[in-house]
Amino acid sequence: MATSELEQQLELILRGTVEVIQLDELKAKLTESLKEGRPLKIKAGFDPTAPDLHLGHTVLIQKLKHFQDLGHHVIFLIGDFTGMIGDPSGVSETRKALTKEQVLANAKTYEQQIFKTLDPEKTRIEFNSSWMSAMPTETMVEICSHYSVARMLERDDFSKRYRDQKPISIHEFLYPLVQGYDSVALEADVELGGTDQKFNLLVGRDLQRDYGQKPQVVLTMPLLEGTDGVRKMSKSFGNVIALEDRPADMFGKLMSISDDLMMRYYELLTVLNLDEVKQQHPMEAKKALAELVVRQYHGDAGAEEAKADFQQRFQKRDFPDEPDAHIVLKVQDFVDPKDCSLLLVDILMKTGLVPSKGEARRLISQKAIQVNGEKMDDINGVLHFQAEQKYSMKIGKRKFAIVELTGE
RNA sequence: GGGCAGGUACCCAAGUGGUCAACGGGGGCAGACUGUAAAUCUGCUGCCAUCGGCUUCCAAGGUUCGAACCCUUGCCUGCCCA
Repeated sequence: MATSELEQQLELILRGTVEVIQLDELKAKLTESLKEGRPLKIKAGFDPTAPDLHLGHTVLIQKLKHFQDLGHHVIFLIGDFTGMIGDPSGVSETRKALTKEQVLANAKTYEQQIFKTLDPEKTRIEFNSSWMSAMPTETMVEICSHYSVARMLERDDFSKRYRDQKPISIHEFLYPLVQGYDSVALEADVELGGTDQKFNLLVGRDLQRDYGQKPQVVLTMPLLEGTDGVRKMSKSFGNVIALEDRPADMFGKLMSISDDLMMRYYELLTVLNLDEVKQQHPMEAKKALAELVVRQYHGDAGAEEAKADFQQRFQKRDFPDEPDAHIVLKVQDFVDPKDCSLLLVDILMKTGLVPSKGEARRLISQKAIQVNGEKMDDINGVLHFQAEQKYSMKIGKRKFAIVELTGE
């Protein structure tokens, strides 16, 4: 009986994982846990430098959820200490050192987001500053003595940057050490991380051993590819689906991924049987996925709305219920009150959906503009407004605006 | 502390006195195609504008009829030697 439960646990735990170090240790820990009725401590760390989570982050959160469902203890570790040091490498100004307030604010949004997946009652949130801030320098130096520069440079991205003559700041060496020490402080049984975290996760094992603990099992998860299907989802690549995206956007972005990528998302973001998914028509499957994901982060209503909106906008190429912009003009807005006409270019600018007039002209000449269903391709085109009439404009394939003129 | 090499549009990267709003690639946007897509093909991709004009090539000065390109100083980055 116990073995079959072990098998069941393993199956869920291993779904989508890239690597387990070591599988034997994991089995041993699970067996022991089952026998003694003692849940394992599952740790996953998050950097609160960026307040907005995206689907890429949720791969780990989903995995935490799996553990939670299996009755284990989940520790959501917020790396506020490392976040407050900031990354001074100067690669970009975006990585400024964060203040305590910012970190706390970010942590708040984190909580809000993760509890859409995890059970708040069963989730322990920790900040690593609670032990790192009070740590005497001596201890820090002591920790550093456990690692050598050569071993640090083994790390792929360090060696790569070193080779490419990209800056590496000293403090970046501290990141893995601090992260590893967190595992010591929490006495973690298992730590989850992306494949890019492998090195850091392994440091945790080494340090735990040095501090007389059983080393944690390391579970690496793939980095979810972004909407381009190639590179990992990351804000700097502009290929993210953010949890804070509006339902319609989220739905649309999910629909725009390739069929291959869809299977990947199914694997990593849901617990559905992949063979069954493959039986479906790809488009139906994709819609189901989009609906499922949007529902998780925006609720039933959001999902329904997003779905309806999508079908209207793209499948029927129809005007959505909620346009992206709705502007109301008054007679006074026109130079000549008797002749309420405006250059198409100017109208586009007024909608705020086009960044510049140059861009507006470009769109017009590329036949991307429709007014009341008619293509307008004259750069100097003029629109005459009639009072109390709505003009629906389609800008490109995904932007819609309504322009109207009030009487008087 | 010394020596050397660099900093070009969203990113990478050509250009090294006028013909440069600046080659090429990526990305983005649009059109065609489609199962929403993806892939593919085509076009566009500083700002304002009818010809044309305006502001750009780390920053500030300077040389010049004229500078992204030359000089000076500063800031930033990498490498080498200490």
